Amino acid sequence: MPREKQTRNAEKTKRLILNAAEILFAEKGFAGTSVREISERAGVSGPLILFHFRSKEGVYEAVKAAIIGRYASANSPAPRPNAPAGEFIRDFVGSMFAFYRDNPTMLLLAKWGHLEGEADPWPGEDEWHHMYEEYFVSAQARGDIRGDLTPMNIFSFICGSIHIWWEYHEHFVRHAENEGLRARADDRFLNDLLGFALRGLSPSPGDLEYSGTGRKC
Amino acid sequence: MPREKQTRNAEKTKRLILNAAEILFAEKGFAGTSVREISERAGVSGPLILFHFRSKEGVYEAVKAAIIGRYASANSPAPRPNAPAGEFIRDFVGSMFAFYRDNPTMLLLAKWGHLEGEADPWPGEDEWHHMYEEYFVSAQARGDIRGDLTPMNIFSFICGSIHIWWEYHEHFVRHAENEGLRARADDRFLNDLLGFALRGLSPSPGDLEYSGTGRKC
DNA sequence: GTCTATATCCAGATAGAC
DNA sequence: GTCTATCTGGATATAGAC
Repeated sequence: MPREKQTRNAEKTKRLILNAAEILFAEKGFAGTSVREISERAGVSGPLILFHFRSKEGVYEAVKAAIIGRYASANSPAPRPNAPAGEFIRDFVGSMFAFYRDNPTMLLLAKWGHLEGEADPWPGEDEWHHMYEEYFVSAQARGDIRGDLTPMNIFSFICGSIHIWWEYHEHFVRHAENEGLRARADDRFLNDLLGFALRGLSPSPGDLEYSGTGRKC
Repeated sequence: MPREKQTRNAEKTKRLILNAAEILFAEKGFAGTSVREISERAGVSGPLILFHFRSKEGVYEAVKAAIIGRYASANSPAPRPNAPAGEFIRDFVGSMFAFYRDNPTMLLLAKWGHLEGEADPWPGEDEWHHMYEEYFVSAQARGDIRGDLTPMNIFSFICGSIHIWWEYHEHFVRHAENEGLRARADDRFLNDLLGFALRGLSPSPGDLEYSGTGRKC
C-alpha cells in the first residue's frame, strides 16, 4: 500500500533541480554557483543532485539542453526565403526580440558561457545564423535590400542591438525620462529598431555590389 | 652601501601586479581569478599583493581605475555639438570601434562586471552616454538626422553592433568565407556599420516627430 | 532515491621572520 | 617590502546508512 510520504519521484526531483539550477547559473554563472545553493533552492540535498546528474557539469549541460528544447519549439516554422524584405525583417526582429524578453535566462547563460570559455556554439546555433544569412543573400540578389553590405554583418547589427537592449535593460529603463516613456520603452525600442533597420537596408541606385562570393558551399 | 639585489621597488611591483591582474580578471572574471594566479603571473608572492592592495577587491578596483585612466586620455577631445551628422557619426563610430579593438580588456571587464552584479556604472560612463545623447537631440532639432527615433536608442544600435562585433570577433572572423575576407573583416564591418547607420538615420519627409520631451533637465 | 557525515582540496587572508 | 608557513572557510565529491 503506497501511502507513505511520496518523496521518491525521480522525474519531479530532476525538474526541481533543473529549474533551480537554470536560475542560479543564469544569475551567477557556472563557477559562481555551488551545488549547495542549487540544493537549497530546489529543496533537496546536495548529494542527490550529483546522484541524478553525475557532476555539477552534468547539471549545467542538462540545463542548456532544456533551454534549447524550449527554443526549438518556440521557433519551429522557418521563415519563407522569398518573403518581401519588409515582412521578413519585421518577423525576424520581432520574434528575436520577443524570445529574449520571454527567456531571459538564455541570453544570460549564453553570455556567461562565452565569458567562461565555452568554445563551441550551442547546438543549432550555426544553422540558425546560416538560415538568416541565406535570406539576406537572396534578398540582395533580387534587389530587395541594398547589395553592398556583408550579409553576416547585417545579422550582427540586428542581433547586437537586441542583445544590448536586454543585457542593459534595467539601465535603459531607469534612464528613461519619465514614467510614460519607461512603460513603453520596450515597444519604442522595437519600433525604432525596425524603422532604423528598414531604412538602413533600403536599396539606393548608387550602391556598389557586395564583393564577397556569396555562400561558401 | 645599497648594492644588494634591488628587489624592493614598490612602484614597479604594483605595476607588475596590475598588469597581470588586468589580463586575468578580463579572462576569468573577479571570482574566477585567484590571488595565487596573479602572484604567479606577476612573479611575486601572494601575500605581497595583499600587502600592496589590502584585498583582492582592492586589486580589482585598482585595475578598473587604471583602465579608466587610459580611456580618458584616449578620448580627451569632446565632439563638437554642431558638427554635421555625417562627420560626427564617422568620428563616433570610428573612435569607439578603435578603442575596443585596442583595449580588449575593457569590454571583457565590463561584461564580467555586469554579469557578476556590479550595479553602478563605471566612473564617467553616464556623462559619456549623456554627451552622445545630447548630440543626437540637437542633430534631430536641426533636421540633420531623422527625428522619429529615441536618441538613446540610436546610441544603443551603434554600441550594440560594436559590442557584438568584438565580443564574438573570433567567431565572425572564423566564419568569413575566405582568407581575403578574413583579413579585411574589421574594415568591412566598420564600413558596413557606417553605411547602415548613415542611411538608417537619414531624414525623410514622412517621419513623425520624436514624442519624447528631449532631455530631463 | 535520498539522506548525514566526512574526505579532500583550494581559496583569501594573516603572522612573523628577514 | 618581501618572503614562508599557516589559519580558516567553503567548495565538490564520496561513503555508507536508511
